[in-house]
Amino acid sequence: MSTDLKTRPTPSEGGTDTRRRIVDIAEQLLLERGYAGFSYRDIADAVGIRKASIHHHFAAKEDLGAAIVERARERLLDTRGPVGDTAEEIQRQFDRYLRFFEKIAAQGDKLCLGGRLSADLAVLPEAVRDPFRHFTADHSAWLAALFEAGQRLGVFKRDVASADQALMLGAAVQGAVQVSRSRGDVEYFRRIARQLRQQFLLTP
Amino acid sequence: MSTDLKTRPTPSEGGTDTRRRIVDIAEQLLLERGYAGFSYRDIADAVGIRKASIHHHFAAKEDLGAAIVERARERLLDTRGPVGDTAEEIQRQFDRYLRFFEKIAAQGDKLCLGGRLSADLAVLPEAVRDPFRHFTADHSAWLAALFEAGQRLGVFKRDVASADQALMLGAAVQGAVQVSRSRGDVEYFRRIARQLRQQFLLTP
DNA sequence: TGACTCCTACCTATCAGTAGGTAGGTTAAT
DNA sequence: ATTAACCTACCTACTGATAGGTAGGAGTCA
Repeated sequence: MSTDLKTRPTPSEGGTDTRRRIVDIAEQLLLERGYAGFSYRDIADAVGIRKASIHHHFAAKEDLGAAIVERARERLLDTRGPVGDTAEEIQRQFDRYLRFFEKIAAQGDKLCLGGRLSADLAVLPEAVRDPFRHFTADHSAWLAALFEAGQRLGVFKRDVASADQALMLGAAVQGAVQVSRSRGDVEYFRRIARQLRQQFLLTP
Repeated sequence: MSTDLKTRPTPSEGGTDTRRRIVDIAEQLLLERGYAGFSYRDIADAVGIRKASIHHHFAAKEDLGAAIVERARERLLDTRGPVGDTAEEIQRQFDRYLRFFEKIAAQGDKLCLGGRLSADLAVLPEAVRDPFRHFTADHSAWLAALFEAGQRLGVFKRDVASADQALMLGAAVQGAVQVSRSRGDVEYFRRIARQLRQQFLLTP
């Protein structure tokens, strides 16, 4: 069969196993230490190949950086999915959103991609900055749509424009993950999340 | 006189001029690019001395990093000052706090020290992490005191514990600076700040 | 079937550049 | 004479990147 056990990974269509592992590990390192804080050597050691072999998959570091961001963007798109059209769905998506960041905060060593790269912005090559802009655009478009629908369906309060609520949630959650990590306790994230629910939800 | 023009800077008591300039520039670079994103060479070029001369003032990079944080902490202490004991003073301090971060956001290229170092935490030597913990402790203690007094004096709402309000404000403001910088427009910060006033102030 | 070519996925060895850091000398004010 | 404040010259370690080679699978054709 084509799926032998010890053979070299089949070239086949799209993404070798090694390639995927490189991106996996590089993503972890990026979220933990930042773009300037990890090297091809770190990745090579973790994956178990030589430094030069990474260049076979990603000619330059910025190509690897771009691949991480693009993959995260795809994941964002089909994890978040289209905004629901009932109050229950909106409420569930809002909860899921908060729980997603709570999970990151609970791990204790990483930041979310948005917070990470917005902090690293000044040291990011254009080739990474570019897909990151798309990531950010998708993310905030989704949030804006969620709050627009949520206000219309009576899930969220209407004292503030939905676009402003969306902006605030994104920023607060990003800051909360960082605060939580630097204090070494998820509880800080939870206390902020609780306030955000109370602030936005009509029935918290 | 002691302030000749072209002579070597007088050793005098505490902090040479060059030493201060090194810390000044290093601080700017730190806030812009992060701890792993600037080098002794960058500083030397900007100050107009040789790389090795920086080592005369700061033996290791972590000493320089620690000096930046400690100085920022002192500045925090006497910029913020003790929390007032009238409603007017509290209100004024709250406004000043928000305007302080708005100024950073308006510059467009830097983050606040708290946000910066909490993002860099994983690449920070212990010698820098340590004064940063003190900085963070001072900062959040001041905020907690502000909200405690502010609730008592009828400046802030009482629907949420004052400690939680303080935590939320710190995180939100930190996230807002980052979001604002990565979108390249202070207006994003202002929209968040407006919401924070509305959220916490009894009479916004 | 075997020979030939081409491919992917690695390897070793090395590059120039830069990081932080050190040794030791010079200058000049106290 | 001492000492602070620089300098030149250098070091080691590591960065991302390149050159050139090898092993082995896949496709083609006599």
